Amino acid sequence: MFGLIDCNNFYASCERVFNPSLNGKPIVVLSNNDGCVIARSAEAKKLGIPMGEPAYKLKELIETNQVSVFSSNYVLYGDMSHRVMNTIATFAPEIEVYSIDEAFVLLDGFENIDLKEYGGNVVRTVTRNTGIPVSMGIAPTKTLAKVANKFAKKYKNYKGICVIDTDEKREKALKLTEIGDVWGIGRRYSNKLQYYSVNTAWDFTQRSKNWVRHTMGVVGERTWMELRGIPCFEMETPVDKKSICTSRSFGERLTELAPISEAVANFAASCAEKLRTQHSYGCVLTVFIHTNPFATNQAQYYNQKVMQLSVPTNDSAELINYAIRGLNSIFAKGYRYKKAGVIVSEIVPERPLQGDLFDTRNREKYNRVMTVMDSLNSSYGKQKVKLAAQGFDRKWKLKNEKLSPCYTTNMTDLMNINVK
DNA sequence: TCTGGGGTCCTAGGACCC
DNA sequence: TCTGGGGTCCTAGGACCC
Repeated sequence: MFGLIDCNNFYASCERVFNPSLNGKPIVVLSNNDGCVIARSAEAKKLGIPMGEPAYKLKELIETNQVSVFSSNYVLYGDMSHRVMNTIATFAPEIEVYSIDEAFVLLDGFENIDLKEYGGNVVRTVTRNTGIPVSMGIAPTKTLAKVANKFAKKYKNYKGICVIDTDEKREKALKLTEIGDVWGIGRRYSNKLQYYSVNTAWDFTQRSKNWVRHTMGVVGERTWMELRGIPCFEMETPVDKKSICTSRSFGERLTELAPISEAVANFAASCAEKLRTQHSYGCVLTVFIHTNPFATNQAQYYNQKVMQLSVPTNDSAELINYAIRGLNSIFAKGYRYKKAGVIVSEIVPERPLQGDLFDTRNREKYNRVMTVMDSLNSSYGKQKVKLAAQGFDRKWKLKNEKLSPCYTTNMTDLMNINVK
């Protein structure tokens, strides 16, 4: 059996843990740059605030209903996620952290254990230890565990735990599950399936295997099998990334090359750091810039430059160099730029390294520089040491006006407690 | 004025090899 | 009438996830 534990309204719940006056009140958390709604408390959902809605469209609704609004605080959410995952890990022999707020557990050897009682214990303990409410679904396949999790969240009297362990329960659950809510069925397939009168997960399982294969390929066939109780997805262990991207929208529109160069240098440095963390080199670097595609009354520009690196590398200085050169080749004057990004692809392990006959760089020396820089930054805080090209102007920095304190990771942000 | 960021997998078709 | 058989690699596009 597989278990899926999923945090309820994760980002909103994180904000609440250290600010209990928000309990019972509507909260939304916005994406980077305070753009769209990406998390909502139950109260905010009840107000009809949709996921992904641009914040500016909600101004009135937010004011009249006194909705608390937060910028994304990924430092806080990341740390809270660790706490949740660490607690879950004490309950199962194998855990797969699937996303910042979700984890699968493998329940092998649990044949003689009351899964409902076990799951209830997991849910209560995580909530008690971290302050984050969670739900758990248990079933014979990952896709069914996802279904079970939805019911654990939906019905209050389940107390956060739902087990699908018989065919009767499976049939009942699938008949109550809309096809678009199934893990692996997105908007496109959902529309297509409904066109063929497949409206529920159950309808889907009643189609023939060949029909599913023909309509949705092998991916759809796997989902079909999983829903019928035959596992196709196993527990997965983390593997190295095959591509690494750092991109941001700017807090304000940029028209000059200098601040965009600074941004791109920082994005390249971030990619380099991610590469070093997983002990990989990149062989290809792409840099892109574009204007705001939503501003239809303004001149639009999009361009990207793909560069083959002469020697695979994870050196910040070298990647910045490529990125800036690429940027210079695509930057055009006269546009209001909204976003830029750097993508590193064709990622290979640190060794063996294919050299370049004409390479003049002292790689061994620069490797040592990077190692020292990483260790200083890990001891004294992010970006204590950086490359000059990364600059200090930060004209491109994110807009995050509603940022909450980093309660758990920054000494100056610790809560004050007044004792009477 | 104002709309996020970061990934993966699969398939079809083109181009090439012997 | 009638024109082989078996492969690989690369890319773009489509689909999905959080």
